[in-house]
Amino acid sequence: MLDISEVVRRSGVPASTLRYYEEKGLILSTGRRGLKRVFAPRVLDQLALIALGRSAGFSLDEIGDMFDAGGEPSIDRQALLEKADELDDTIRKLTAMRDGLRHAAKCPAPSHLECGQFRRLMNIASARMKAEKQGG
Amino acid sequence: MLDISEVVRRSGVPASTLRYYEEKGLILSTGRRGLKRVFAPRVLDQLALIALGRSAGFSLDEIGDMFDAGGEPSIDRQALLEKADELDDTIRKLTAMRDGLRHAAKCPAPSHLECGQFRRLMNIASARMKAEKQGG
DNA sequence: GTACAACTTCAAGCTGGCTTGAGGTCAAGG
DNA sequence: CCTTGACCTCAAGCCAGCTTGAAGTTGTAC
Repeated sequence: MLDISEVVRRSGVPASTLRYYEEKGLILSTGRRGLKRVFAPRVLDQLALIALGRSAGFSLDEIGDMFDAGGEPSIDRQALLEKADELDDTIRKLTAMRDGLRHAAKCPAPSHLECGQFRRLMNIASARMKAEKQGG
Repeated sequence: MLDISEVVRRSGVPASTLRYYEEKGLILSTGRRGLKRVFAPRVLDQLALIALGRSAGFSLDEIGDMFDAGGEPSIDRQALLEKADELDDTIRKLTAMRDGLRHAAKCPAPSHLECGQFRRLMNIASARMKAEKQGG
């Protein structure tokens, strides 16, 4: 059994964040010693899973759904695939952006506005923004 | 010369956002007709560039630095390359994450916690979180 | 000349993911 | 027994990037 400072030390997650996660129902403390929270070692896995989810772009609410009532992970495989597809989209977008940036950096046009490739990127980006307004 | 509703129509950017951008110094209205803002057509290019910057992950402040005092783009090529490198990092991270998610979705282990690859991902993610606390 | 829609300003609110601060409690060590 | 400091709670604050609302002004059409 771990007290909060031990969890902080071993997970790197600040105490304030641990309390916040508990309040949100993402982690559970197994009880109290007096006022003080006591955690099962399992919480370290839960925190690692939360970190994983966060870096994959899941919101805390989505991550909350990845645990069952007992705090054990029960991850909807379909959701993983959907998130993977989302990531594919993002990756494509970022890759195009990166290539565009590299081009712009070495493009000889006097102003970027006169560079065809740069303008194409601009148009893509602003079209995407418009689309997001519409579609959600 | 365009009034604000025309800019909204042609850019897809809401009027509230246009006023916000102007307040932040990202765009300039060329004057007023009475109280009402009047924009030069140039603002449409500026907005497209802002959209581009936003989707490349630049903050509004960073984008502000991409315009000179006259509102013409003057983009630091070095900044573009640095952003491209940042994007490379992000892309690498997201790609690893996507592959991990796909694996997890079809992994036969009874719980994801028992899957070696899944645990590796978890560890990478939580190590990265710890590192971010330290290094910024 | 008057109605009205489209604009304006300014301050405050919202989302997500926390952090911070004031003030209170309590277990362990001396 | 008393101090100390690690913990607690709760409310408020912070960040970015806007949005919303109330209340005021104005160009334009009739």
